This record gives sequence, C-alpha cells and structure tokens, in this order.
Amino acid sequence: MSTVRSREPLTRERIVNAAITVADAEGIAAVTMRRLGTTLDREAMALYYHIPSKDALLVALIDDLLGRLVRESVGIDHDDWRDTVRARCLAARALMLRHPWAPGLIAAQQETPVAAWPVYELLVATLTAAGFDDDLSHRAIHSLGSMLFGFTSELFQPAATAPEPEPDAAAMRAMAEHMPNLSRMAATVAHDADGALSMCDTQAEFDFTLGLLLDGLENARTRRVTASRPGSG
Amino acid sequence: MSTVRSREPLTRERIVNAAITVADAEGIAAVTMRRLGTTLDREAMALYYHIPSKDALLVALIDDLLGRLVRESVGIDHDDWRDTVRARCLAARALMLRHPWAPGLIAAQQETPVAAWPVYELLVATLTAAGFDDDLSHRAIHSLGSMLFGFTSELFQPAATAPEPEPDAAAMRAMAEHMPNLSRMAATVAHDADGALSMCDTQAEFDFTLGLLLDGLENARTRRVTASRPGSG
DNA sequence: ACCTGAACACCGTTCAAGT
DNA sequence: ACCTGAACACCGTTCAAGT
Repeated sequence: MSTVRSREPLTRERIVNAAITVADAEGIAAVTMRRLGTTLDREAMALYYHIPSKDALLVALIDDLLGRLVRESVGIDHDDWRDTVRARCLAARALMLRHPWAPGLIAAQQETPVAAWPVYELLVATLTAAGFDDDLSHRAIHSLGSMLFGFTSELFQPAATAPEPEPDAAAMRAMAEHMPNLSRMAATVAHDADGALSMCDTQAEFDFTLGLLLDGLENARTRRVTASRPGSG
Repeated sequence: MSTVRSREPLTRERIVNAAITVADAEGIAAVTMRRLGTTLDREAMALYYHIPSKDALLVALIDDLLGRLVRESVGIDHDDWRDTVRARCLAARALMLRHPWAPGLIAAQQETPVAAWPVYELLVATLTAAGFDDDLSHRAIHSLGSMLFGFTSELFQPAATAPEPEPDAAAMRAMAEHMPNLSRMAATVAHDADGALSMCDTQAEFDFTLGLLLDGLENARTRRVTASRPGSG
C-alpha cells in the first residue's frame, strides 16, 4: 500500500488524489479537512501548509477532472462535427458517472472554473472548422451548455439502488386522479421499454437531447451559409 | 413590523417564509437554524418542534417555490403548444431570477422533489393535447429538463456585478495564444452585441436553446404523425 | 520546510426540563 | 402545546510553537 511512502512530505497533488478517492467512495460530504488529515496520516491543520482553504481544494478537484476531460477530448475528431461533439459529450458523461459528486460540485461554482475554458476552446475550434461563424459558435456554447460537462438530463437521479417503498393502492389512485397524463405516460412508456435498461434510460435521453441540439445547430448553420450566398434570398 | 405578532406560536409556514427572506437577502448559506431562530425571536432548538430537520426545511423551500410556479403555469395556455411551453419556461426563469439560491438547491436534491411532479404533469397534458404520443412526451420531459425549472444555460454566472480584476496585457496574450478560437469569438461577439445587454445576454441564450429544443420536438412529432399515416412510408 | 496543539467561532441535533 | 438550557459531536481556520 501507499503507507510505505506516506510519511513523505504532503503535496498538493497527494491531497487532491486523497480527496477524490474519499469523494468517490463516500460522497463529497465525507471530504472534510479532518477526514483528509487522518487519510493522509496527518493532522487536519497540516493541509493548510499546502492548500489555502477547503474551497480552493474543491476547485482543485474540478480542475483535475476537467483537465483529464480535455486531454481525452483533444484526441476525439471525426469528419462530421456532430460526431466529434457528440463523442466528447459522451466522454464527459462517462467521466462524470465515475465521479458522481463532480456535476454538483461544478454546478455549485458561480464563477466559471478556469479548467472549463479549454473545454470551450476545443468546441469553438471544432465548430469554426465546420463552418460556424462566431455568433453561432457562441450560441452553441450556451446551448450545449452542461452537456459538454456531462450532465443536465440527470437533474434528479432515479433513486439509484435505494429500495423505494412500494406505493400503496391509495397513493396510486391519488396519483392517477391528480396527474392523469403523467400516470398514463408512465404506464405506456414502461410497457414499451422492454429493450431499454429502465423506463428512464438516461443514456438514451442524453443522446436524444444531444441530437435535438446538434441537428438544430446544424440547421442554423446551413441556413446562414445559404443566406449569405448572393442571390439565394 | 411583524414584531407585533411575532410572539404568536411559530408555524411551519412562518419558518419557511423567514428562510426564504434570509436566503433572498444573504444567500442560502446564511440560512442556519440559529440564524432563523434569532430572526423569529426564538432559540434555534424551537424550530425542531415544527420541522423535523434542516434538510426537510430546505425541501419545504423548494416545494413552496415550485408550488407558486405551478399555480402560475396552469394559467398559461396558447394555441401553439410551443408558445405555451415557452411561456411557462420563461415564467420559471423569472421566478428563479428572483430567488437565485433556488436552482442550486433544486439541483442538489437527488430525488425528484414531490413539487416537481405537477410541473411535469402540466407539460405532458399540454403535449398530449398537441398530439404527442407518450413516448415523445417522455423524451420531451427529459430534453426540456431543467428549462422547465428555469435554469440550465446559466451554469456559471457571468461574475454578476463583481468588479473583475482587469486582465493585464500578458494574460491576454497568453489567452490569445492558448485559446485562439475563444479569443477571436469573444472579440467578434462583443463587437456585434451593441443592442444586447452584454456579450452573454442569458435571456437571449435561454430563448435560443429553448427554440432549438421546441422546434426539434415539433419536427419529431410531425415525423411521427406522418409516419403513422398509411401509405406515407 | 513541514507539521502539531490549542483554541476560536461556528454548525445541526437531542433531550430533559421548564411554562 | 410550545419553548429553552445544556450538552454532544461535529465543522473550517488561525497561529504560535515545535522539529
């Protein structure tokens, strides 16, 4: 184990890695200065020699993660820009699924984390090469928004593995009465979804939304190119 | 002031209102049990007689807000389903702008807050009346996702009113070098944006994304209706 | 250079006790 | 029924002091 070298001086990097390990295993709430201290075989106060504050540490976690995302994304490049963007968004999603605390942490920042800029840069480069003008690229950045970072559709997790208390008959009747459309839809879709992993197969939802946005943007691009050709208006 | 009746017994409602007032004025972090206690002229522990826990209180804030949203939304109904959904999303956005702590709080829940279901029900009712089948309604719920609740595009606030330290020449050169596309785009768009409130006029971005999604869904609907007519395949 | 002990000002929450 | 005092087990952080 890493105990062998654990009495080496702490580094920012070791602290970040420890924090990610703890967050992955027990959730972001378990990442406290005291907890990291014991994990690293140090008193909590020792961390402050290497890191200015807990908030700074959390930003460092984001930077680490998005850094990895960018290094993955630069290698993704297909003929159709939509394939490129789609693949990068899916890579982001896969990364976030391995670190479920990350989306919430990223969303909690109110300033853009510096590590997010290279993600945008990569996107604009791809769009520009595909014939987007700057205005449409700008809109695209906003539209694709959180899909670039691998979240959005999954605002609310479907209770994960938690054993939901099964709804009694009275609750179901109340639901059917007050929310007839939702009830019917749930029944229909659940019935149709034999092939999917669950009624809400978030991977499929992610793909669908991404498709709407990508196709919409492609249409906007085509329209502009056509409009700017003389004699086509 | 409300001091006159403030020695009346506390109620859940009064606590929720106090919490919203504090959150609006000083941010959600200022909402602590002790703070609410002093605001309500009680000890913090008194709150536990009316509310099981702080987490439950935060859920109550969400329920209060989304309840208001639903009551507003039921009154919104236009001929074109897109106008209806757009107007409801904009109402949600306007509400969230008045309570900036709400999106983060909602996003932090990992189970769907009960108050969210009526929002979905209303949407599915509208879509069904417009000719959506249940599967497409289900997809629409996911696609429109957070737009229904008034956020998404605004993952990162544009630093609000905070006086950004103006970037020195070296920083700008570094930016131009490492992120050429982003730099150029920023320059172009800023130049074009004389009419808008700022380079990132989030209202406009919100509208644009919403338009992409609505038009994409309308296309999907039309395609299905056409496909299900005999002799059209 | 790197870390610790003691201390400060906070948290949410429980529970017996008061009126 | 409604509230308080005292207490518990936590937080992040500072700073003088140790090696």
